Amino acid sequence: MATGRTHRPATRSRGIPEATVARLPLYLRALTALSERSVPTVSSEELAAAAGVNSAKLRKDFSYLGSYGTRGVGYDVEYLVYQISRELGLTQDWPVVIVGIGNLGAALANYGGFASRGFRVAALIDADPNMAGTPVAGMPVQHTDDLEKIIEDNGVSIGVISTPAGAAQQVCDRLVAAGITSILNFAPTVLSVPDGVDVRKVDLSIELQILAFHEQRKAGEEAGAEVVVADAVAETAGVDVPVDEGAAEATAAEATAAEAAPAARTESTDRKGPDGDVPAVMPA
Amino acid sequence: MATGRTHRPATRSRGIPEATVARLPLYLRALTALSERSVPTVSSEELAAAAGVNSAKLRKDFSYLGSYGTRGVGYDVEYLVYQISRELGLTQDWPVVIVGIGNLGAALANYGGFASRGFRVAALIDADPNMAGTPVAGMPVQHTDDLEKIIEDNGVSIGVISTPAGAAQQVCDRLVAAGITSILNFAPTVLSVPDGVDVRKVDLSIELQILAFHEQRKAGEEAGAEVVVADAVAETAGVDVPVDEGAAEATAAEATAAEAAPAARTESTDRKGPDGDVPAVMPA
DNA sequence: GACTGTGAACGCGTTCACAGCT
DNA sequence: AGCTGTGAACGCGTTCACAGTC
Repeated sequence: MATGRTHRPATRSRGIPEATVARLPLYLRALTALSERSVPTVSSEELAAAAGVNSAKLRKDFSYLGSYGTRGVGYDVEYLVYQISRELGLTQDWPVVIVGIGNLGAALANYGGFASRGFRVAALIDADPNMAGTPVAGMPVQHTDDLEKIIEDNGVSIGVISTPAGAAQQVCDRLVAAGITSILNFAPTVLSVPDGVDVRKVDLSIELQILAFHEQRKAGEEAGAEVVVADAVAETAGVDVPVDEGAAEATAAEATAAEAAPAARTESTDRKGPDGDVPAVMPA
Repeated sequence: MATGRTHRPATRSRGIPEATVARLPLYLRALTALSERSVPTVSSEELAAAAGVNSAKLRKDFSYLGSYGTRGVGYDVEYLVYQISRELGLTQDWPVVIVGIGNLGAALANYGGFASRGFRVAALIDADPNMAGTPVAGMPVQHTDDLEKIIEDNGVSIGVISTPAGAAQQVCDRLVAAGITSILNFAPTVLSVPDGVDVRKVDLSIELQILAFHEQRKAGEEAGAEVVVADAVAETAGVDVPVDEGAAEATAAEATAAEAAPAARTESTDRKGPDGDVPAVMPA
C-alpha cells in the first residue's frame, strides 16, 4: 500500500475466478463488435448470446469486476470494453517473442490477431542459422544465440514456443532464465517451469483426440448396439489387443455404453498386458 | 447383458467425466514415449509426473476406464496405450478436412501431429479459386464448391476451420449440412451449431489475453502495492481509450474479427465504482 | 513394502431464483 | 416493467486418505 488511496476499486483482482478470466476475452470480442456497430448498450441476455454463454453466467462474471451495469437498462458498451481491457491488462502493449519459426511459427507471426488486441510481435527467433535474417511477416528472423539479449532489450515478458517438441523444454528454460514469466506453448510437450511462471498450452492433436472420443461415442449410440461385442471376442481369443484393422466398423461400434450396463464391474480375471501387437496408434 | 461374460470392467463409457477425457491424450502421449523406450511398467506417480498432473488425479482418471493397473506394481505401458487409444477412438483412422488454407491452414496441413496419432488429412479446401490445384503439404487444394462432395466421398466427420472469422460460420453451416459432426475451430468467432455437433475452439489471442491478465497481476504485486499504475496514468491522461490501435497489418487470410475500437469516448455520466468506493476510472 | 482403486471431504464453477434499482 | 446483482443450491472435479491387493 504505498499509495495513499488504496481503494483499488475494480480489481478485486485476487477474487476473479480463473474461469471468469478465461471468458473475459470472449466478452471483449463480442463487445468490440457491438462497439463497431455503434451499439450503445446491451443487456446481459444479448451479450451472452453473442459470446456464446448463458446470461446468468455473464452477469455473475461481471459482478466480479464490479457493478458496471444499469438495472432496467443493461451495460454501456464502450465503458465495458474499457473496463475489461483494463482488467485484462490490454491498455498497455505487450511485446511478445515467437521462438521456432517453422510452418506454425510463421503462421503465428503473420496472424493478425496478435498484432491487434494489445500484443506486438517484438522478435522472431529460430535455431536454424540459415533462417537468420530471412524476413517472415516483414520481420527478420533472429538466431537463438541472441535470445537473452533480445528479451532484455525489448522488455519482453511473454514468449510463444512453436518449436518441435524436442526443443521446447530447452527453449523454455532459456526463456525463463531470461526473465519471461508467461509462456504460450504450441509444442506437444509438458513444460516444467518454476513457480511464478504461467504456461498455457495449445495442442492440436489433443483437441482432435477429444473430438474423436465424442465422435466415436456418437457412432456407437447411433448403432444402438449394447457394448461387449469386440471385447467378448477378444477375450475368448485369449489376447485382447486386436484392433483388427480389417473390421474397423465393429471396433467403432463397441466401446460405447448405451446407458445400460450398470456398474457390473467385477473382479473376474482381468488379463493384462499382452505384447502381441499394439499398433493402431502411431508413434510420434 | 446378452453375452455370458459381462464383466467388461472398462467401458462404463457413459461415466467418463469430460475433464478426464481431456487428459487421456496427455497420458497417451506420455505412455507412448515410455513405450518407445521399451519401459514395461509405470507407477501412477511416475506417469503422473510425465504427464504433468498429480498421481491421485491420474489414478482416479484411470479408475473410470477400468482396473488396468496392478497393485504393488503399477500399470503395464503397452496395455494402457492400447486401452486409452481404444477409448479415444484412435484404433481407427479419422479422415479430416481443413477448410481455409491461409498461413494457419497451411501450417496445420503440414503439422506432423495430425498425420500421426490416428488422423489423416483427407482434403484441403479453400474459397480462393486461384489456390485450387496448388499443392500444399503435398496435396492439391480443392475449391469450396466441392466441399459437400469431398466430405461425402471421403466419409469425413471431423472438420477443421481455419478461415478468417468472417467466413467461419458460413463454412461451419455447410460442413454441418454435409454431415460433419465434430469441428475444431481456429477462427476467432463463436460458432453456433445444432445439437449433436461438437465444437472445440483454439483461439490464440484469447490465450494471450489470459496470460496478459496474470502478467499484469504479477507486475502489480511485485510493485508492492496493488495495481494502480496503469489506471493512474489513464486517469490523468483523461483518456479512456481501450486497446489502442496497434499496427494492424492483418496479413492475408486470418485476421481477428475486430480491430481495436477507436475510443469512442462516450460521455459517461457517473459511473459507479465497483465495490462502492472510488469514483470509477473513467474519463472525467 | 509398494502401489492401485475408491469412498468421502472439499472447493470451484454454474445455475437458479429473486431481491433491488431505475 | 425491465434488467442487473447476488445469495443459495447444486453438480462437477480435485484432493485426501486409506482399505485392498499383489
